[in-house]
Amino acid sequence: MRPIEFEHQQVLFKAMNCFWLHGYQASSMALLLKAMGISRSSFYNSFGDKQRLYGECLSLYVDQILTVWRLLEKQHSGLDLLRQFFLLTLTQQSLVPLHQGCLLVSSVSEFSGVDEVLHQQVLQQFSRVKKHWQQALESAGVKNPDLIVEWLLSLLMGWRLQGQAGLSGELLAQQINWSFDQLEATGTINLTKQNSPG
Amino acid sequence: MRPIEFEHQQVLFKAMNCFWLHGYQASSMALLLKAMGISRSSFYNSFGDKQRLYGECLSLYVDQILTVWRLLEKQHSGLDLLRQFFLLTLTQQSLVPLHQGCLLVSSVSEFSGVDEVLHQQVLQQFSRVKKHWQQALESAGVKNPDLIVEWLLSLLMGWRLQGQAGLSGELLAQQINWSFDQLEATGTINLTKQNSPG
DNA sequence: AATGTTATGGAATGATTGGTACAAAATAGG
DNA sequence: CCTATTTTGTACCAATCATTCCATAACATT
Repeated sequence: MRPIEFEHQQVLFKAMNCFWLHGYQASSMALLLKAMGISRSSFYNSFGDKQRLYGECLSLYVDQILTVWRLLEKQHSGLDLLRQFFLLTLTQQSLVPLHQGCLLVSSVSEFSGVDEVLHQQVLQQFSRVKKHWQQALESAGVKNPDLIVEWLLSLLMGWRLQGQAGLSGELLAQQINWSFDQLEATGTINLTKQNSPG
Repeated sequence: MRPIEFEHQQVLFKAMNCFWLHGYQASSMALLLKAMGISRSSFYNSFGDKQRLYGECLSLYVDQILTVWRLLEKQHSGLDLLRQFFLLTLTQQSLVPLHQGCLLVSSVSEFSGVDEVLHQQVLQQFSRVKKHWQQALESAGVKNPDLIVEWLLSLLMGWRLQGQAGLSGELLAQQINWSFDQLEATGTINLTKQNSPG
């Protein structure tokens, strides 16, 4: 009855950071095990294999994103909630260096056409995030939330790539604020509906 | 004096498509050589090694992009030129399937923090494209072209990832047109300057 | 046609890949 | 303290990685 010497979530977190830094393929098992601080057999005993580990990391990654979201939700709402979320995600150095990019974004280009299983899991994790955005957009009275939620996702992906490519947080903040200023200026309806046909 | 049995550019093109489809690491030499249709020694004789080959592919990739750009330049200008370029790049099935993504975008996330040499080459190729965008924005009288050119690059990157993730060309076209409508509505100045200080 | 030069094909290189097998180590229950 | 059970460390596996080497094939020049 020998007990396990490590905590699953804690080791998973270290694995996530390793994948986040180097990508999936570039994270060899040797590198991963060193980062996780456990031995080979402990790993295969507790996590199955590399692919399953990555799936768990994707889920943990979005868990953390949604934790931040829920925190912001207590102080902001509507478009302001989204704006603050984007600013916090893409400009605060306190969290993660921008050049580290985004685990989900990197996964899109790494698995598309290569690993269909992980690709589908990535899409699934994206929709977890989009669901919350959609609610915020609807509560803000945005005209066409279906369009805008995808538009915002496009922007976020692009911004994270820009950050990874070296663009500064200040310039990203400019883009973010400019985008939301535009959105607030033209993207919302005054809630008094006008055309009720029939 | 035995002559080379293949044409450099032609084989390079096939290599580029292989990288484009599978990424850098997932394109093994065996896969590449099969795609290129040449033998191992011919390859190392003519292209140096895998890394140098990729650099050449990046350059060829942007060459093709700029060829399309120059074609569009004959019929469009200013913001319309940019809009048509984005629409052509991201919606026309006649060129390349959307799920193939973008060689440059994939390179950002694949080489950042892994291969600094190729990462720098990617940034260099991006700036080749941005230079032309900047000119178009300036000729359109856009208020802050430095901001907008990075904003457009963010959007393009995001859209290519969205296309790779499965979003349809129609929905991408919606986003593109919506973005440029916004840009034309609020992002340009009427060319009569007002405040000339001193 | 002989020769000199270069490209080619394929075997072999050592390193590294993800994953497995098995014995030793450690501890909970008796 | 002994034993049953589970984790852990390590040696090992075949497969694959990018690259090198060398004999052979194919031409240009003479």
